[in-house]
Amino acid sequence: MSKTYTISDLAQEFGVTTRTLRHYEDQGLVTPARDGINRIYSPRDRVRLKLALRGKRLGFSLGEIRELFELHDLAGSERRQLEEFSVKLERRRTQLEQQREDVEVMLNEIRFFATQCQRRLTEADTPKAPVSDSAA
Amino acid sequence: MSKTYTISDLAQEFGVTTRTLRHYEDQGLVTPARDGINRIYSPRDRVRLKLALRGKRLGFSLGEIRELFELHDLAGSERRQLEEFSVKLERRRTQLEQQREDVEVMLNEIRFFATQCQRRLTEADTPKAPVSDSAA
DNA sequence: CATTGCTTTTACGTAAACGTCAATAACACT
DNA sequence: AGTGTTATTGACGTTTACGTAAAAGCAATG
Repeated sequence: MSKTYTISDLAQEFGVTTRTLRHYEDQGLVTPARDGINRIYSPRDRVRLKLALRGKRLGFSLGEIRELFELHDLAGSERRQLEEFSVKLERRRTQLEQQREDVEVMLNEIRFFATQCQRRLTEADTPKAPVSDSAA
Repeated sequence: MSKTYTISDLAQEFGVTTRTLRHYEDQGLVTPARDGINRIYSPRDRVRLKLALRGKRLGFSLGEIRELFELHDLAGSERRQLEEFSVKLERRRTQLEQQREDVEVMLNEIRFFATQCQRRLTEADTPKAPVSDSAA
């Protein structure tokens, strides 16, 4: 009843190849239904794909992403799992906060570089000003 | 005159293996001097390593990191290179801003999960409340 | 009805980033 | 002189995340 998608629909929408989608299925990230032999993706699959791609941008492995999904679907699990996962989450949070800082620093660096480049490109002369080393 | 480091000094400090450091040397990220056959790392190498690891955390490949270093050391290059690089920087900036948003979203997700986990662990009963699907 | 287009599975290939020996060499003791 | 630690250079292995090519099945379309 709700909308469905073909493999190339989603591939195109998210800028990945169909191979990638099949690979993600192999890895258990999406579980499209079948129309005979053809894959049919649900809105849920679409959401998962979106989440998976975000995970990837953040450096999660496909395995880790699958773990997250599994734990998201967990609903009736046991204490042990939750405890383990709680620890994993904490580690990830620390990493993400580090990453947030990294991003800020890098954005500043890039802004600096960009203006440097721009200056050099506009005032196409006064050629001898070396670039400083921004260490720390 | 300024401080130097052995390969395992830096490996330990940054939590990587010596193999990694040699690999980074192969990839042109660091260029330690030699005492006979042994590697001697300068503060400059140390800084580079630090920057390289930050780059890695942000998803840069070793090749891209090397490019950044080369362009950092550039000082007397030609217009073409600068223009090309300017474009690359723009792309990266866009990616990083995306990444910043990703991090924020994911941190919120994690905070949500964490409190969920905590609730379950403290009030070890009232077992039947499924987890909602936070899509978008 | 043959071609074009999209799909499927199977399977080998590959690039990146190291891991993991192995064999060897240089010191540091004791 | 022997033992241990840390270093070196190969060189092959491994994991992840797909790429790519082959062979084949439906479906619409000229």
